[in-house]
Amino acid sequence: MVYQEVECCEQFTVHPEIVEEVRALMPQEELLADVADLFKIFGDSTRIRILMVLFEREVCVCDIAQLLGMTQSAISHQLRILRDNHLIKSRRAGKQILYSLADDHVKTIIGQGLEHVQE
Amino acid sequence: MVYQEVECCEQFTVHPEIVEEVRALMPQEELLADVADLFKIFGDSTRIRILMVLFEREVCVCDIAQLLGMTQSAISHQLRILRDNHLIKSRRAGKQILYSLADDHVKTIIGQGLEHVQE
DNA sequence: TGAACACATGAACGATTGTTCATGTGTTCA
DNA sequence: TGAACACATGAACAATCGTTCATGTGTTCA
Repeated sequence: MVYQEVECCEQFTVHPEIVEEVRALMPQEELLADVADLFKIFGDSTRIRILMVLFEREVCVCDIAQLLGMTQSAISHQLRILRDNHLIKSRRAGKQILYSLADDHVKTIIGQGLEHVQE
Repeated sequence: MVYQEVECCEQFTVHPEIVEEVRALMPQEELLADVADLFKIFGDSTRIRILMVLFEREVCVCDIAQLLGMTQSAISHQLRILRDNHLIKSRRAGKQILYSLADDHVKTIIGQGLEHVQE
């Protein structure tokens, strides 16, 4: 494999064998970018709070806004992001649209985060 | 518990009993903010890539820069963030400083993220 | 001791992000 | 059918974030 032409430290002092060894074990760049993008979604307290609400039950946009003390517009924008990334799903019920978690993976990931924080 | 004075939808059309029910079940605001902050750290591809390197072995700053094709300064700044949040630790070895993962919790969280993305 | 090296850090700049404001879409019901 | 309601969305603005550049700190070794 070819070394990238980057000036960081002097080429002769870095550890080429270690670099090569780790490079062979690393996952694809694109996969790691996807993981980062996933975590980026969870990296906002508004979105986390929305997900925690949906963790408890299926609710309408209005109720989320009421629960979080935020405007309906702000909530809608965030719901769109969560929906585009397949973390939540929605269904219409009359004039209202009810949101819920897409699958249990979301619960697992947030659960891990909560566990790490609570020590 | 007192309702927050927020105009979102008309007060009489929202579901007060649902709001109250969910509110009682929700974790503390501060805890959720901490979780969001944790995920925010993982929400950057440079940091994820650094963590994946450290996932494989303990390495010096230079080698990380070489592996990621980035400047030493950029890596150092990110290492500081990871270190401040107790996700990695460091030890000096002569002129070099070797970094490694702080604990296995980090592996678990990234593992969950990878699993979710790879479907 | 001082030159060379590995790494850290502060300031600055461009890019991204979350909220607000105004307005648009789709549904209900009198 | 049209008014009222629930929700979505585009533009804009402030705030946050990641990288670069320049420079500072700490260690080694001749």
